[in-house]
Amino acid sequence: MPSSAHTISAVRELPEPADLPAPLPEPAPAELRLETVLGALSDPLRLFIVHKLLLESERFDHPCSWLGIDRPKSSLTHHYKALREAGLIRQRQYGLERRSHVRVVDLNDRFPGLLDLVAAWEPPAAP
Amino acid sequence: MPSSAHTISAVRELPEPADLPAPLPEPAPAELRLETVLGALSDPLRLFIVHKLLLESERFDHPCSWLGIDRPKSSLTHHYKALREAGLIRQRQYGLERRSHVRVVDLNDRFPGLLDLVAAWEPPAAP
DNA sequence: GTTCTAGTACGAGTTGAGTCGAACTTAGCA
DNA sequence: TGCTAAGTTCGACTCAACTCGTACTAGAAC
Repeated sequence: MPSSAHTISAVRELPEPADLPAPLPEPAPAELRLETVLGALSDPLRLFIVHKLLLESERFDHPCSWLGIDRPKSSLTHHYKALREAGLIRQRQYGLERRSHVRVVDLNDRFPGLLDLVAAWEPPAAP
Repeated sequence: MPSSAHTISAVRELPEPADLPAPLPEPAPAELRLETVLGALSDPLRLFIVHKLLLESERFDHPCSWLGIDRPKSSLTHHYKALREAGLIRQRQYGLERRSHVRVVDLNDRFPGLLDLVAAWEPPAAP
């Protein structure tokens, strides 16, 4: 079952197995900047990615292709990199796959309420 | 006294005198889009404007020059217009002055918690 | 009237971001 | 060994946005 929007701000800890691959380079929690995070979320495609990861990830990492976005791979790489460098997602390498999840704990700690807004977001009606 | 960051999300109503000049064109509350609002706030100068208006406005409108930003007038016009068209501020014409205030009620209603993040924002250290 | 002033409008220069194709890298597998 | 698949890297293109100077408009005060 997808996480409810009302529970996301309550997430403060996520126990993780200890034998995961190391995360790709990312900003430390203290380095997160509100203007950078908001800028990363102002792109509709990236907002969609974070929204979907938040609501349907069930605490598992997902590869870039999991979202079913119909864009060239180089475009997706660009947006995932932007999200990771802004501090919104964490990425780990599993063999060929690079899996991502939202940095819920860090973001709730630094910007309480932000992820609730993303979770409550409604994508614009398709044309 | 400036509004506390902890009270901003509680603001749901602001009684206003009935004889104010009409607001300049702005999006209706139902038309506010999260991605647009976040994009407007992702510019450091605009984030600074909204932050300062929030914390020091004391429910009064303020002219563009009030913030003491050292930029050409045409640049300020550009950013105030961007904020108004994104739905973040309301502007009214008082003679020669165009005064602005944050649309606290509308934004709290549509994006609860967002203004608290802006109020809690700390400007980057001056170089 | 004239002058001053707050702010807009317009246009140009520059920069940065999004988009994408093509070539490349690497892990897994037959 | 070679093939396939996931994703990156690079470069080029386009377009939107930021910046700002100049000219302009409109209210206020004299």
